[in-house]
Amino acid sequence: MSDSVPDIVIGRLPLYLRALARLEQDGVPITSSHELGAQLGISSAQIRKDLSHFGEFGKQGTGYQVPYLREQLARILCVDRDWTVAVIGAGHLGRALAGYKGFGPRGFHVDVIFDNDPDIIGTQIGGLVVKPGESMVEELRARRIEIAMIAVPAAAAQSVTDRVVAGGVRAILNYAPIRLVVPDYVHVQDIDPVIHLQHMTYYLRT
Amino acid sequence: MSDSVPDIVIGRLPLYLRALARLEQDGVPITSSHELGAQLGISSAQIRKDLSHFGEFGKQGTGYQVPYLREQLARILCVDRDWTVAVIGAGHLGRALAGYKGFGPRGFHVDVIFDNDPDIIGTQIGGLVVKPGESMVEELRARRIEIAMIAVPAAAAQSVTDRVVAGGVRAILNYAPIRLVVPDYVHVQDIDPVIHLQHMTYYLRT
DNA sequence: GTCAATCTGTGATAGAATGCACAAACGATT
DNA sequence: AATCGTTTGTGCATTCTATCACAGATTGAC
Repeated sequence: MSDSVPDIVIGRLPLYLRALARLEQDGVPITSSHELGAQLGISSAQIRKDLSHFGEFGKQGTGYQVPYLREQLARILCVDRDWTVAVIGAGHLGRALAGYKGFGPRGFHVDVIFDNDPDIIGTQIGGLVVKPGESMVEELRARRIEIAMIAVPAAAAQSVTDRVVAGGVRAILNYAPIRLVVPDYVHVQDIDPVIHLQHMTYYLRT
Repeated sequence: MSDSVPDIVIGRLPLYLRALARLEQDGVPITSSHELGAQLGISSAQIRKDLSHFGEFGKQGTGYQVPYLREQLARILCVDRDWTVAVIGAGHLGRALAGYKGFGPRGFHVDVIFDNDPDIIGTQIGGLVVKPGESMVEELRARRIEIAMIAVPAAAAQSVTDRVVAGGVRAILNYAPIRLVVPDYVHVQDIDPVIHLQHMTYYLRT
């Protein structure tokens, strides 16, 4: 076990965690790799093999205790604690992110939001006062921000990224439609809905 | 060429298209698989092989004509035309999607938005009047909507999906944190920022 | 015209991910 | 205690993916 687990496996763990949280909420005490797989559209063998990278969590003949496996996955993914998040950019997207109710319950707390527009700086968004971009590095450090969500235009994204990294952030959720250049120790995940749309339109031919 | 191209290859084409659009805007007339790869963090060989599934678009010794390759990729992905989109759910997320300026220029036009809340129905969002959920199937058909973006709570997502499919939609961008069950001919792409965040937190273990 | 430098497209190869299938283990039932 | 149905964890085979490396084509310099 635990000998540099493939990134593609890590990417599936949050899906397992989400399904388990759902089962737990529904009061299901025990599940199986088959049930999980059916719910996620993933083969049961794959789920068992993925989990085996980290240990043995089930019982033969029975399956998995839902709360126990959820706890273990949360521990593995390091989401058995809270994380501090900054939103960069207070346009439509930034405001939606700052106001999104789905982050808090899953342990991600938006503590601060930045923008460069003088008309927006100082206004309130979801209980947060918009801070000026110039104060970003100090603010990020002072508040011990660990994750940044970048919601600025493509043209500004790289320079904003450089400052976010200077502020000590090591994980970036990037909504800008460009590839960000970051040091090796910084992780980036990209979200661009248009990319997903174009992926689907390929199959809509005819 | 064209003998059932792997889906993973299709998924990269929008990235190539995005990079080419950027180069074209910057007035770069010619590029190479090396330059594209450097910009995207993908090996040049991979780009050449991906493109080779669809034909020969470059010239040896020279590279690729940016406008020509962009056109060809747009044609392959079927984004050399416009698409009609519906947003389902007029909460924070639905409103952000309906107001997002990044869809139109890339050929995706939000024509209608639905919600079930009587207080929201009839209000205006980004120039659109919110329609009631009951009228969904007829409205989707009447407007020939091709793509739906689902931005409703998890509990409502599956029943909404069933109606969207009944309305003739064959592609769904799903923001709800559950796996949607759809007929084979319907395509689904999921977006859940929390999944991406949890993917990164794994690596933030110190 | 010749040569060096460059770049594409692709066959071959190495590598990674997935699915299969079974031994071992467990609980329920008789 | 014996049996049956179920489920895990895993070695193995298969399939899928990515990379290597080179022939052939093109350009530009001299």
